[in-house]
Amino acid sequence: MRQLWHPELDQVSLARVLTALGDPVRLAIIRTLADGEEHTRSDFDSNELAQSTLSHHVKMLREAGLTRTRWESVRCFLSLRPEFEDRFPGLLTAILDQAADPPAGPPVSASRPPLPRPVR
Amino acid sequence: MRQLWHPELDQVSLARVLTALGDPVRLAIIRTLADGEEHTRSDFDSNELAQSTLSHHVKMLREAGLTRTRWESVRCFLSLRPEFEDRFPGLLTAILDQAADPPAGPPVSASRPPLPRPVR
DNA sequence: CTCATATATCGAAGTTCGTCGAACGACGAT
DNA sequence: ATCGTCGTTCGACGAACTTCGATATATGAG
Repeated sequence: MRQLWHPELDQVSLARVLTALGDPVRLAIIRTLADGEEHTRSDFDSNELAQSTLSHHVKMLREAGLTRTRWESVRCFLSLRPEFEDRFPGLLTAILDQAADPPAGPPVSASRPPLPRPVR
Repeated sequence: MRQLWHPELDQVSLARVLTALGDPVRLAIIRTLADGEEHTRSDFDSNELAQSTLSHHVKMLREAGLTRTRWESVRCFLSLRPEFEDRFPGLLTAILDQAADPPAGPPVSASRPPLPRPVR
């Protein structure tokens, strides 16, 4: 370990970034990092997800150029990559300004794909 | 046909939208629609993709609340949903302002996931 | 009624994603 | 040298995505 791969920001595509952000877990991670501080990886541990799953998500973010992973002896720290803003100006801000979840849907839920089909 | 399902924008999550936009084909469609006009679906036909594949992508966009499909007799017209801007203010603009592709990478390409592995 | 056209939907194949537990690797402490 | 901790990587699995060709559906034209 100690040194993980980070992509050149030049080489990441917009689609890659959007895909990386298109997951609630990863979006939550980015929201936390949005304070600009470094956070220890264990800040993101939860009882919901296995360690390895978290690792997977962190990797997705790193490989999309969004985050930096820094090692300090045994544990690691995550932070946003400052250069990201140069490559995609305003993008992250615009995304983080959005409400992540539907604004409290009706109790049971209403709309959906029309289920298999209405009338055939 | 004639009437296709469109989600309530209230019920669309940010992650869903970002996932929908996290594909080059769909990003290209949205870029075209960004002029605010209606475009016939066949405007998006290409030799690259099968007709049914295009249908699939259009469906993803529609179900993420981004686009509206309107039928007029035999053919259909696509456009951005104006309400989208109310649900996710500024989001689409910020995304479409970005350069989609890496700014002309070096001939052969350079960075990548460290290929299988450097040294094992 | 039948045909042609434009598009959606289905079913299959291959790929990627999200998740887990198990195994591995790096490093500090003992 | 051994152990414990923290985090990554591997292997597996089902779910979801991308793609296709084939089939179904709606509608205008003949």
